[in-house]
Amino acid sequence: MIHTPPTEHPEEIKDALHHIEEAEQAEPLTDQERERRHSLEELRSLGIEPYPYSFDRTRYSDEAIALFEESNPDAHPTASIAGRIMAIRRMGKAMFAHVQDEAGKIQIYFKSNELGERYDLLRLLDIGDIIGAKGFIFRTRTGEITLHVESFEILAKAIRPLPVVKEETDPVTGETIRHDAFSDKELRYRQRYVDLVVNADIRKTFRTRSKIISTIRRFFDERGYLEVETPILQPIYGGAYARPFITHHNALDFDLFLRIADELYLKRLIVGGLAEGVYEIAKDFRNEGMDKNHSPEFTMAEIYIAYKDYEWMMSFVEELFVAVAKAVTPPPMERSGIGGGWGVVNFTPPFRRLTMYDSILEYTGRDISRMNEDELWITAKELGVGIEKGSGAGKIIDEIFSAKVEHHLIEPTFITDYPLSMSPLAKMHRTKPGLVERFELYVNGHEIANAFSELNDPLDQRARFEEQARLRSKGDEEAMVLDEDFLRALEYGMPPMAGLGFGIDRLTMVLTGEESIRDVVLFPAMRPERMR
RNA sequence: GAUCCCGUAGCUCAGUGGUAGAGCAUCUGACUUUUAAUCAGAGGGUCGAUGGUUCGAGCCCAUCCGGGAUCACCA
Repeated sequence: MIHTPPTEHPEEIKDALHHIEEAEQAEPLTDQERERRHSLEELRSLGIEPYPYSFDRTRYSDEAIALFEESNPDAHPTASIAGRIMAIRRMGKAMFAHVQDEAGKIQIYFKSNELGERYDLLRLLDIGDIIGAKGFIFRTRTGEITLHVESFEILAKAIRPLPVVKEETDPVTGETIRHDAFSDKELRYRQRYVDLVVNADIRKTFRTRSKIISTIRRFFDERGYLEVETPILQPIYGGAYARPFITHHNALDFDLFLRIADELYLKRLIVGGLAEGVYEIAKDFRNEGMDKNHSPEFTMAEIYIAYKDYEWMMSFVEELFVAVAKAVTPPPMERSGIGGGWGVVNFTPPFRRLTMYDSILEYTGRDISRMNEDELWITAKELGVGIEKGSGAGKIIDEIFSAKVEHHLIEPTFITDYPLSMSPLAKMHRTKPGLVERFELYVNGHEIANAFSELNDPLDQRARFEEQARLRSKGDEEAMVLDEDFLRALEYGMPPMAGLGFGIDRLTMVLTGEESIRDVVLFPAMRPERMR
């Protein structure tokens, strides 16, 4: 009964084959897909459900291996494992396979004289199928700890072939050498589920990302700050310089914007006294170009803490980032680059602190602290920094900084005290005219955090918005929009406070060594795919 | 948005104008401790799409689609 040659099918299989033929007319199947559908129907015809409901797994692969290593040499502890078949080696009356689960891989071993008729089912198994297996653990002649299968169950039949990645372990270095990688970026992004199955390193990256977020959340929670949720759909957007996405609410017949920042809503909550520290970790959306540092939707963490200023916030950020780095990287919290471009980033405190003027002095030799707009213009030209006509002093300083300083800031470095005109939500510097109390943290040449002593003078804030409106009327599409309700909130009185925002994606890039934001986003934005 | 590169079998890739290839995967056969299993054989292609040049196009040209990189823009 078991040994049905593939060419002679019982009636019910023939019926099933009709379905396959119909499917084929809509969308031609490859030989491998056809083969797998045949196996699927054959399992059903043998009374075996290829998609059962559950399985009683007792060990992850690494636990099963540890169990054997820890027990006495003659013992053969039992375990039942479940996972995806990643390799099959058929040896006639015996068969080896590797099964991958969350923790890793374990080899399993089938013997025909022990499994009897069940052994014949193995011919219907393919790479990619998900199975559960129960047995005892032993070590093979060649030394691999292996589950000797006493019973097994098919938990999900895969009817599409998985890209096969062959791996070997270098006998000298012990490193894994990969032979047929699944490396096409487009396929990896579009079919992330396949990428995750096949590429262990990307699984690690996303687990690290998750660890980063949970560490941040715990850090905030432990200090008594309150996690909140604010609107994603907003009638007025604000809190950053960016172009928004626009959407439409049918019932209200009204256009709404997807938020570009959480800032103005979080501040309203501080006004209300919901808590003296509030934070949100969530997606923001910016309708701008995409490249390896920009994604149209990205994850932002923002926190606002009453009665604190930016000096306090700097120490807070340092403590936070050290905690995060510690949680995801082995001591001494360093990592070296993958594929060039990445230096070694050392998160050992204290981080360097440098004013923006001093950083420009250090890397260009020019002291711009007392220059007027004309002098700045000449300096920028002398330094070979291209400046657009009509740029104000703040913009010129920013350009010089971006061109001449930023890429030097590999080790975590706080840059402090920014020109007023670039920071319409930050408080004036208490001693330095024309500057605001603001800092950004740079790591590996990229800005990863931004903070200020928050502006709480409602009249000053109104004036700053009006200046933004002036820029907007001159054609600056990214200038901020005046938010009358936010001003009303400030007029009720907002305590002095420090605010911080930082991008989770870029932080993850720094801590995992990924060089593109798409490699730290599970489902990066892509043009729609034409299904075949 | 601009420029450059790429698109060939399920995956990774060769193929510079003359009958579409390799490795892995798949199928058939052998094999009861293998491990990039091995050995013997077989099947598998709208060469991203459309149009053009040519006796003849995977290859040359144009347009389009998709991706990547660089730049521009950009918290």
